[in-house]
Amino acid sequence: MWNYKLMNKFLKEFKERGFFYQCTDENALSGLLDKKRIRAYIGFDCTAESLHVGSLLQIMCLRLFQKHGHQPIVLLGDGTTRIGDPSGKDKTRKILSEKDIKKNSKNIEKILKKFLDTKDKKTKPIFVNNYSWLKNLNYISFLRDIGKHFTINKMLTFDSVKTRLEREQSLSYMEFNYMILQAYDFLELNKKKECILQIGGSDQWGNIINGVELIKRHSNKNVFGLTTPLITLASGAKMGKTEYGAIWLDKKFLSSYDYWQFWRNTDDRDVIRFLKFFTDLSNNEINSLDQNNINDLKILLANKTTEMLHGKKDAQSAASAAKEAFSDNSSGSNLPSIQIKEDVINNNLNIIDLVIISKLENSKSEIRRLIKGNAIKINNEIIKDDKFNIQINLFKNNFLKLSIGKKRHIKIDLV
RNA sequence: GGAGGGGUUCCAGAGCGGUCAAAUGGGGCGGGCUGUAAACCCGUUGACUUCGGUCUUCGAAAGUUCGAAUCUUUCCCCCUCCA
Repeated sequence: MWNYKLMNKFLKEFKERGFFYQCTDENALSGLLDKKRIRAYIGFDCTAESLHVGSLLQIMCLRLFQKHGHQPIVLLGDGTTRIGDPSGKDKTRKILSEKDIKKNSKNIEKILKKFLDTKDKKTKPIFVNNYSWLKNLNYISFLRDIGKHFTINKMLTFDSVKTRLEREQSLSYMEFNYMILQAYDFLELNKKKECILQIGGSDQWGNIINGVELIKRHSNKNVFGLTTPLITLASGAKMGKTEYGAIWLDKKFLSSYDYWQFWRNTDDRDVIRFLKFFTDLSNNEINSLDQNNINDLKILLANKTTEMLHGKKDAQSAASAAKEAFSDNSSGSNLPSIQIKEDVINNNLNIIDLVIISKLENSKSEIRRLIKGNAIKINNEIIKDDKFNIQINLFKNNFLKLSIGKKRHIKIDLV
């Protein structure tokens, strides 16, 4: 048993905020964290050009780790992305081209830099790319040096492998090797960067343990693994994906307004948990918040998360745009906007075309359906006729507000 | 290598010569209630439309038929059992 009061401050906060799921040896890790500055790493897949909210918990781990004076290592999995992690997947996924992977990892690095402090020399994040050591591996010497530490017997017991085999889904030899490569990453980081801790989602536990054991056998050193729970929403859905697609952490794919909206729409039951996960507010501050005004807390959550990623200015304008958009009679002057040329209007533009131009919808049939369902509004007036013609005089102060349903609004500027 | 079973719309899963743009459930979207929440109720869910219809879809291609998701042939892929 161990004494909570004596626990290392990082670990303590890690637990208080709900990040903790499993650790290979809490006591030893706690002691070590107290004694000196250590380095921990989290690996990120480069399967997409941007990370989405599903990775945010991991990022926040590194942020917290850094806040407590330690130095995070971000491992970009260029090399392993070429293989594909079979964990939690039924099927082999598409293998990306090298060019795409490179582009992805570059962009992912950029995103991570928004969350981590790059100024402090002692704790600034170290970015490494496992392709740099994986690309030159010599098969024979790798097998002799590393492969000998793995038994097939054991590998077959790991969930990622087991479930595939049980379901009789094929698992290629290539994918089967993923866990060895991830373990090897840890070994390399331990050798090159003195990294002694790997953090990851609970689905990574098996892979992490492999690394810990490999280092023990290979270098006779004790290193640690620490996992976070897989967060699901109160509704049971996985975090990160919504009706509109993934919640990307990149403006190119998701505007700061939509990002803000994502948080604003958090389920009541998730709000406090998310404040602890995804904001810098202290645990005490969060616990003393007035939960009767749950909507205010959602706004707080949206403000803080958006600010962290996109900056204060974006957060503020998203907040004021939202405020306007959802008050019944607002003009919508703060909404995200697109531009339209005056002569397009003069050319007999109807409501369906306008919606298409706005990119709020791209199917004319769908737009007709929406009109039938009283879902489309211009300047807060329901449009009932799908042949409704857009007149110049709808543009007050040179813009109009177009709405679909209660949540989708856009400002259309006349130029 | 042998014997069977199967590939259907976002997902699961019915259909097995016309009444099929395809049951049902889930998800999504919209409306109602509300708090931009949850739960619940209703509608909707291939595209285009002059709202009469038109066009494209049931693994791929070819064929039979007045007519095919449904039958035949070939091909591709997945699964089960035997070797």
